[in-house]
Amino acid sequence: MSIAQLITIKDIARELNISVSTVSRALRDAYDVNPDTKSKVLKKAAELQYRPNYNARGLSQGKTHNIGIVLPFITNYYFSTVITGIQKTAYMHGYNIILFVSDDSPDREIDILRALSLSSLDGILISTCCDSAEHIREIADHGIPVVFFDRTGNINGSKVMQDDYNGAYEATLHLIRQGYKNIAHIAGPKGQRFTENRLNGYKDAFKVHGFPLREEWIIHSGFSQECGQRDTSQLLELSEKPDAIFAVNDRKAIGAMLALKEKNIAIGREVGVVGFTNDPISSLISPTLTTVAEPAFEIGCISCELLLKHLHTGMKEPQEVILPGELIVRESTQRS
Amino acid sequence: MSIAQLITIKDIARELNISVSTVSRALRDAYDVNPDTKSKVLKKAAELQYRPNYNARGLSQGKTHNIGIVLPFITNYYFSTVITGIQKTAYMHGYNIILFVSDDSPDREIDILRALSLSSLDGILISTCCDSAEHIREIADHGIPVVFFDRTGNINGSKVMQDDYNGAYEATLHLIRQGYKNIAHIAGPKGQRFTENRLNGYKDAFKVHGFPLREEWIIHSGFSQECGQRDTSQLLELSEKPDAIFAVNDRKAIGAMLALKEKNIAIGREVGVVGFTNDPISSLISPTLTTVAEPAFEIGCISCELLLKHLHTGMKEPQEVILPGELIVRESTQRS
DNA sequence: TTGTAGGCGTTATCAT
DNA sequence: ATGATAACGCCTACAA
Repeated sequence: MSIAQLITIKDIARELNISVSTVSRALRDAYDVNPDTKSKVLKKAAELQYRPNYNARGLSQGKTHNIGIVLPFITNYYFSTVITGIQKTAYMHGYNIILFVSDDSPDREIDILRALSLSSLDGILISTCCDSAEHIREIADHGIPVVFFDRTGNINGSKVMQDDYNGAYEATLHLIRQGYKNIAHIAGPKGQRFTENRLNGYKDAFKVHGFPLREEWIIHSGFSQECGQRDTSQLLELSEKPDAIFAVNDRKAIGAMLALKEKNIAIGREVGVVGFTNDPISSLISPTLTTVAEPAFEIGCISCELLLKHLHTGMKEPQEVILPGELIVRESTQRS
Repeated sequence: MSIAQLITIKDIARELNISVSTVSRALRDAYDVNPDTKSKVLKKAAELQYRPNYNARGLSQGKTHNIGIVLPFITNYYFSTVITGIQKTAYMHGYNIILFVSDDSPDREIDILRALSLSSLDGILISTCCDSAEHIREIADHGIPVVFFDRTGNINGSKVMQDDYNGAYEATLHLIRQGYKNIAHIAGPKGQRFTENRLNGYKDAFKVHGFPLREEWIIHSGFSQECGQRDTSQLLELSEKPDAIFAVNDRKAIGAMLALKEKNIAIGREVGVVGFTNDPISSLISPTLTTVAEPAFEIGCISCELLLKHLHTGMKEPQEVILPGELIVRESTQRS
């Protein structure tokens, strides 16, 4: 393992016959360095291909310039787009992001956070899959700023999310306006706050328009396409069948569409379908899917910026940011 | 910023009235510690919620337990799945992954690698978007192990990839067997090795079956759906139109399908379409898309394992792993 | 089996 | 404007 030794400020100092502190200052362009010395140092650093050792820097100033991201998955449009936003913002500010995937398992999420080396992370961005937030509070108690995005826990802390309530309200309202009468909702698992918000948006649209709420038209299950398919089949067994389905996300909406296709029910004309997210697939599937677009990229950027604000200003008060979604009307809610 | 001070081994040592080195040894269960002492230390560590400072550990042993991942995007099925595999493997072995997104821009990729703090990364996994690999060699020269996955550069180094050549060969062969005669290929940009491999698989299937190769049936462009759509429209302008299209990836295949639908050409019956990747969308779109499944998750796991092998054994000789794909036949290549 | 001391690369404090 | 020196938290000889 003959390794080209990495260059340190000591090497630069030796070659230039100056002290390491001067080199250090020059490199961080502190105010009190001779411009000449500084340019000499910079030149030598470039020549030697010097790269700062963030480990050492972190050790001495207690900052690592690393941000941890904890989330359930990365293999879907929403999360991968959020991460892209986070990464871009972090990179621009000289921060690295360290990725942790919980696989939507609360146990795993807890494991991850417990094993976390707090000293190697300046802050954490998390979309939690846990009901309880004790493991997160533990971390926050150690003074590590935490910002929640998307799936925000039941804990006092900064949060960035889309406007699930209004999005769901708009989606339901759209179905009502299209003339659908029996509108069902296939929701996510109970306990998730964003699931509740979407459910409430749905319910309130009903109330405002004098529609009777039917508990049998509301089904809670997982987030997968298969769940959506199963839920829909179940709805179609009811004596009073729904003529429209609002799904908690696009995957379930697509599952619903598959179930409808199986029974040769015309999507749109007979049964309307609305999703949530605006996954690219929603404009590719046939019929195209009406959905509520989530500002995934912005959520990533803004969560990261908010975390950096905590980091840089020392701000302790939690802050909440809610970004509006946008209803995108497509074929799956066209009656004719 | 009143912060609950993080616990260090000093704290444990002080509380237990022993030395830090003993604590250090106990924590890393070295061979030469009294079991009693060890259990006492472990207990105290748990009680105090001690978390090791990887920065410090890294500084002193020259290892960081961080692995860098550099890739063009994360917002597609293939890459997000690869990352999931990497993350899982890395996590199992106590490594963190740090994500860098090049946005498919060579300049950005070079920037990223140049700015990289080599001392904060034990190794790098990269899917490069650059033709030249000098910026990568620079890093390898510093003794940082590099493993390429998917888009492997023109550089001597460990590589993990799917069998693009055979996958393309099988895909083309399938089209031939289905009776298509005029098979076009909408390829990726020139210069990318995996694009070349897929092109060669296509060409060789032609040769083996005595099909004449026509340059006008091979179009190079970007990887997006729009490119696929445009390429296909272009193909349909030819005097001798293709009756089948093999696309370099699913996105372009879907673009091709959209272009065909626009012209009311029956997909499958009139013009067959095959993609590459097996993005979940390929089984949801209508008609469903015949494609070559890439072992994305395995590629992630194996690249990471290979990198860890370099890290742990000091192995310097590059190693290449090629994983087979699998042809998945669906509706888009059914003639009847 | 345990403790002491020095060092990893950098920054910060205090002199000069 | 620059230099010496002591941290930062941990590891690892070496000594006891």
